Amino acid sequence: MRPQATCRRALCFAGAAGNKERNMPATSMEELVSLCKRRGFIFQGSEIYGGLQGFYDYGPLGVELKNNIKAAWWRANVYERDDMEGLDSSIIMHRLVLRHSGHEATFSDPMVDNKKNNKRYRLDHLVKDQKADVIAKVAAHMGADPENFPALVAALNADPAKASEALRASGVRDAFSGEVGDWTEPKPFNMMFKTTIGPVADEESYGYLRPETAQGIFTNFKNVVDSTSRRLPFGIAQIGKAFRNEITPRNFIFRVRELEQMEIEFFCTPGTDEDWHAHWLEKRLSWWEAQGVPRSKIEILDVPKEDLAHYSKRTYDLMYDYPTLGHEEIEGIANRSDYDLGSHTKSQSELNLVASVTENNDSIAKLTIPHPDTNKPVVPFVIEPSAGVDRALLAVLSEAFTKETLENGNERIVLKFRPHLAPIKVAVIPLARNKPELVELARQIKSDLQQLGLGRILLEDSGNIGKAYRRHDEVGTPYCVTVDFDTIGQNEGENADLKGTVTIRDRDTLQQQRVAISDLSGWLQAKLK
RNA sequence: GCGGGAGUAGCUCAGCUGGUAGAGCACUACCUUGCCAAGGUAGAUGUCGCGCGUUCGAAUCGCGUCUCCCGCUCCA
Repeated sequence: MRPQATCRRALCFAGAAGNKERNMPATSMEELVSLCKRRGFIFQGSEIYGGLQGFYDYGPLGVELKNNIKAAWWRANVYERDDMEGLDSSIIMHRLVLRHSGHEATFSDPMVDNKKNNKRYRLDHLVKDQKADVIAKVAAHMGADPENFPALVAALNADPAKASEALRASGVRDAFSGEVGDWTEPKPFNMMFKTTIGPVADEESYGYLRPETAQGIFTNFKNVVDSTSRRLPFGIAQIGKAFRNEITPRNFIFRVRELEQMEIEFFCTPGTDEDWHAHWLEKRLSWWEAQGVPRSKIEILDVPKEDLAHYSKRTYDLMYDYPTLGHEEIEGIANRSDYDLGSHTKSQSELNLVASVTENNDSIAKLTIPHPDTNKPVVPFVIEPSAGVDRALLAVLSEAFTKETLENGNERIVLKFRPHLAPIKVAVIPLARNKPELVELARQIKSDLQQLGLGRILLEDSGNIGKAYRRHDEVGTPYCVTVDFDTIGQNEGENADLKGTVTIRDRDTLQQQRVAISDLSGWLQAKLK
């Protein structure tokens, strides 16, 4: 049995749980991983040198699927709205960006191990879960106020050796065993990738690979406002790579160290943030639906206060029910209040910030925009719908994966992608490979269809017709166009009127119909929109 | 990081107590007036994850390491 959902508190189930008729979903991750490798969707990173944990490469079909998902997102969130701008900011960022964003502090949580049972805990979580008298002892040992927990954590984090003594001297218990633990010295785990900039690696010449694309949006807030004359409310969208040094990358492309994000930072007037938060929740759910990830399989988690990230006022996590993983986060929609722009702006004290930010004497920009009512400068609130491309791809793949038993008893694997996401749109197949007339005409049709800009069109002239159909089922090609002897008018008599027509075979229904070559472009354009 | 399992052809796997690697499918070429993994003929394919050790000899035994899966832990 697989582990059940890790959900803590479900706000609601969006939509009725209409269980769609399905022969069989992917039951194991291995099955998906195997298909992905066999057909060229996803490969292990650095594979020929033994692989590298938490890194994956997208193959010929994977890159198409990924590009299609990103294009669908961009279309829905940038082109089809009037209040959005796009951005593509750099991956390596100034260390001060990640310092003032709060990541430098919160991305390096010290961890301690209990040598008795080899359990590992975050130091602050471990101390927080102790009884009051134990916390008091720890605080006394550290010379900190037991009532001020953040200060206590700061003291513990600052001095690992002393923290270690405090844990031992205070009888800190292991939450799992309930016994007093034999604690190691806290070890920092840096979750951000650091890199040196320039040829000389010295103390100060380093930067970070961004752990989220969002920071590039915040640091360009003023540039975008100044260059586009945007007023509130408006948003900035960005798709790009982000890097997190996860302790335990797991579950194929679900938790990886190099990931791609599709992020929106939507800037609005303080006080309107809750309405916009609801707006984006709705928008995002309907987008997922359009990608073939139904609402009935997404649980909306209203993240409990104590689990919120350091920047968040309130967050909805969209928990998709992965057939292979149970409910896991596919997108987070956070209300980041004025935390980010407030953290990165100069003159913080003049701006009536709501969020508690740390002092910033480094920024040279005031990140304000005129209030729509008063025209006075204001730091806007931010709603952030942030989705992982890799997780989206895994969800789309999971939903599309179908194993069917045909009427003749044979089994087939089909990826029932929505047509706009399918890596290959159309396969053009000559019925026999050794008839140059068929192959030539198929090649010509392929070339003509390619000009339509629908995406990838493939000339499929290997194997036999049955194998070609099955192969394209397995990669989710919605339509196969077959050129046969009727097409080239080599069947005398009864089928003479079929000259100039081809068959189109539907991936899901297996039905075929004849369409004139002259009508083919229009027919496919209508279906693949 | 801990515990358990696994890694052999593109895929799924067999390979006993050590004797130098196999099957099915897939693949490639040719043939087939052929429509749902069809039929015929021929063919290619492996550092047995990697390294070290034991041994006359290692896919097989031991140690280390990398990767994947499961369970903990972690996932700001």
